[in-house]
Amino acid sequence: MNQDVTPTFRPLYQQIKEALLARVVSGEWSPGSFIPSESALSNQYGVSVGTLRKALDALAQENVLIRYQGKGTVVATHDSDRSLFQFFCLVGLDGKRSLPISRVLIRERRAATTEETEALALGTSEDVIHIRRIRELDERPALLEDLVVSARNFAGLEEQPSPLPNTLYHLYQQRFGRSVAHAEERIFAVAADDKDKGCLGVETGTPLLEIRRIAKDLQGNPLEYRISRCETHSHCYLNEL
Amino acid sequence: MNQDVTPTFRPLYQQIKEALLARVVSGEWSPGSFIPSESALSNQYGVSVGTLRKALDALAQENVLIRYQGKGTVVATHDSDRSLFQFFCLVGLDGKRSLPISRVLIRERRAATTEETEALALGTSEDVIHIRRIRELDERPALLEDLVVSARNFAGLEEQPSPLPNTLYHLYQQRFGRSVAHAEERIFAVAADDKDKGCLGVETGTPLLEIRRIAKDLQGNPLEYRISRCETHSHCYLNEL
DNA sequence: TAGTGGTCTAGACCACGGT
DNA sequence: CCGTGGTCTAGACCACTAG
Repeated sequence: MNQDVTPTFRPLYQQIKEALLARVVSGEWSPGSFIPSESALSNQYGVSVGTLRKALDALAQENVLIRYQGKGTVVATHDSDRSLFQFFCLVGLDGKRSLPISRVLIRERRAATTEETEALALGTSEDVIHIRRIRELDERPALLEDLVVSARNFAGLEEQPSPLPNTLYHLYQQRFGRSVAHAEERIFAVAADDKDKGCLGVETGTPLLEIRRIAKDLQGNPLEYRISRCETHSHCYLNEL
Repeated sequence: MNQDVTPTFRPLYQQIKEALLARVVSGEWSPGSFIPSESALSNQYGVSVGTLRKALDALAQENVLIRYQGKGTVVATHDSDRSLFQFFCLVGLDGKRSLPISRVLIRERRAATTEETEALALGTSEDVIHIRRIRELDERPALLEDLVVSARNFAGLEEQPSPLPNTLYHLYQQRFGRSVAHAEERIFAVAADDKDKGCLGVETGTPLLEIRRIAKDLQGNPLEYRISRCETHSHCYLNEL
C-alpha cells in the first residue's frame, strides 16, 4: 500500500502565494501600503504574470490583499472600507448594520484563568490583559463584552492609549503589529445574571446570546479570546451560508 | 455628474458563467450528472478554454459544480460528500459534528400565516406544508424544528413519501427539482415555553437558541422557512469568520 | 499619456482516473 | 493508453487611475 506521505506535487502558484504571505507576515509589506506591481513581482520570482496573478487573486480572496484596478495592490487593514464588519454579525431586526459605540468598564492586567490559558494557547502562569466594555447600538446598551489578550504580546495595552479606540482590531494591527485574520465563534443561549442586569439593564434570567470568539492571525495563532453577551429584542445574530 | 447606470462592460467569463448556470437551473444538466468537458464547452461557446475554465471555477467555488481531476465536472447534489454539513452549524462542545436523527411530530397542509407569507414571498392566501420534527444528537433530543414550504411548489409533500428522509434538502432536489443553494440564518435567545418543555425535556424558561432560516435556490427565491429551537448544554452553534 | 490591474487567448505540459 | 481537469506560459488588448 502506497503511504502517499510525499506531496508528489506542489503547484507553483501556491509556493508563490506562501512566499508573498511571508512578506506580509514579516512586516516587510505593512498593512495599508502598496506592494510591487504584478510584472515586477513576476520578474522577481521568475514566473509568468499569469501564475503570479493566481497567487495574488488567492490572497485577495482571503482578505489579505485588496486589489484596485488601475492603481495597485495593497495589504489589507482593519479600518479600511467595509472590512469593519467582517467580524460583526449583529444586525437590527430590519437587517441593517450599525456601528456600536463602546464604554470601557474594566481594563486591567491579571493572571490568566485556565480557560483563557487554553483558548489563547498560553504557557503556564502567564498574564493577560482583560477589558470589559459595554457596546451601545442605537444609543441603547446591547452588548456586554469581556475580552482577554496575552500580556506578553500586547504589553502596555492596559494603560495606553488612555481612551481605547472603538475598533480594537485596528489598534492591535497599528500598535502591536498583530492582524486578526480569522475568527471562530461558538454561540450559546444563557440566562442573564446580576452583572448582566446591571450592565445591560435587563431582568435577571432574561435569555441572552453568549458568543465566545477566538480571533486568530494569518497563521492561526490565537490573538484574543472574547465573550460577548447580547440581548436579542431589537437585534439578532446574522449568518449567511 | 455621470450617473453610471450603464454597466459599460461585462466580462465574457461572467456571461459564460450565467449561461452555464441557466443550463443547470433549467434542469438540462441535472444534479449528479456529468457536464461536457472543458474543450467541448469552449467549442460550443466559441471562447478559449481559459475563459471557460474561469467560469467553471467560479461555479465550483459557489458549490454549484464539483470538479474531479481526470474524470470531469458534475452538478452538485445534496447527498454527496460533506455538502451534508453545509447548512448544519451545530457541533458538540468538543467541536465534533454528528448527524442528527429526526422524529416527525406534525405533517400537514394548511394556510400560510402572514409571517410565512412574507418569508417565502408567497401570493395572498396560499397554502404551505408544515413539518414539525425533533432532531436527536447522540440519542438525546437537541432540536425542535418547525419548517414550512410552499404547497404549490412542493405538492404532495404532506403525505408522500410516508417516512420522510432525514435530509430534507436532498428530497427537495430529487423529488421536486428544487435545490437549496444559500441560506440566511438569524439567531435569537428565547425562553423555553411549554411546547419546548414537552418536546425537548427542558424546564420552562430555560434559555434556548432560536434559529430562523430562510433557504433559497440558486436564483435567490426562498424555498423553505425554518425555525429551530435548540438547547445549548451539550451543543453549540459554530460560525467561522 | 503612462502604468496599473482585468480580461482573453492559444498552446504546452503535468497529474489523475479509467481502459 | 486516452481523455479529463490542473498548471503554466507569453503575449495581446481593455478598463481604470493619475499626472
